[in-house]
Amino acid sequence: MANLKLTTDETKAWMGLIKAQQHLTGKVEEKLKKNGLPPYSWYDVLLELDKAPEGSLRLNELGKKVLLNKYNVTRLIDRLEKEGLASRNACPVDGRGKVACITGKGRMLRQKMWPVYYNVIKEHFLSQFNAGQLGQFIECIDRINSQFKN
Amino acid sequence: MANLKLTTDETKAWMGLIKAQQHLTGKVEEKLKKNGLPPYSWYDVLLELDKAPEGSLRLNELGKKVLLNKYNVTRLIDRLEKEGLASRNACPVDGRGKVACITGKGRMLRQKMWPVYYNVIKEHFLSQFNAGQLGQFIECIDRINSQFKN
DNA sequence: CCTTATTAGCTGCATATGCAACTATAATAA
DNA sequence: TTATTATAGTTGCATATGCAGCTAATAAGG
Repeated sequence: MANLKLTTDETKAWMGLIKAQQHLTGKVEEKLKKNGLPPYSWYDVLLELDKAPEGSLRLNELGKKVLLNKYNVTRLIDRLEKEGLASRNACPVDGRGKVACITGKGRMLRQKMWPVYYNVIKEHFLSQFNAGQLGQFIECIDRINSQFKN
Repeated sequence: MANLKLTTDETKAWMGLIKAQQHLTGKVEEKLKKNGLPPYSWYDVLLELDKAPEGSLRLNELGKKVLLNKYNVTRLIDRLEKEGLASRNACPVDGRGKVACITGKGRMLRQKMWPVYYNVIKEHFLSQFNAGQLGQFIECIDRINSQFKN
């Protein structure tokens, strides 16, 4: 139990990060909605499935990748399944497990969402950096994320 | 409609930011919960009220500060009011308006939440930077946030 | 082998959030 | 002034999320 105070810079850095993220994800959700598309969380899992071999992943692995706890993975896959964007199948090697698999329709939806998402990234994030500055930013962010690796 | 591709670095920067934020806010919520304390959103508005002159703010101003839309401000203040952490009063200068005011109990709760929050910031964020690196990070973050000022 | 502990996933209930519609007041325009 | 439009805040209903408890299957320990 020490000082319990942050310097001005420390506060600026932390609050800046929080606010930047709120603004940026807000923009993403706003633009997706405006285009009649589902929320970012759907994109996130569709992308992970799309990238995965066979377009399929165990639910627990999926949860780790998109940082969702198990009951939220269950329910998100419920919704995707209901919309025909993914299917859920028994896992061949583990009797407890389930495997989510992206459908053709799911891959198409992801492709339709991408340009909208891309534009936000470009316009509200990348536009603020030149190549060197981007490198600097990556260094900083990697520093934070290194502690969470695995 | 242009290229629609991100370079490796661009992807690393963007995804890194998203993941960093998810990890960090996840930690904050986790630690608050573990200590039997309310979620971060409560802290956020209690802090804004605490900082404000008279400990009070119009609901719409509060909403802008904490980046919540109006119905969520209404309901968050509902909850704070129910717990005796804030009160809601008519606005003297605008018949439509309401003013939220933090109570003594509210100020005390914020003080109790702060060490928990502080520790996450210190341990999972500041610990990754020295002074120079922190300065660099602020530069980057300010670049992003400058577009959202006001 | 049998017992116990752990893990994967699902579900009921409570709470939180988003959306659209609504009331009341204020600001603007005619 | 009156009519129109915009803003502040609330609410009903639908959806999403968190929590705790549950089943079924695997893993670990005796």
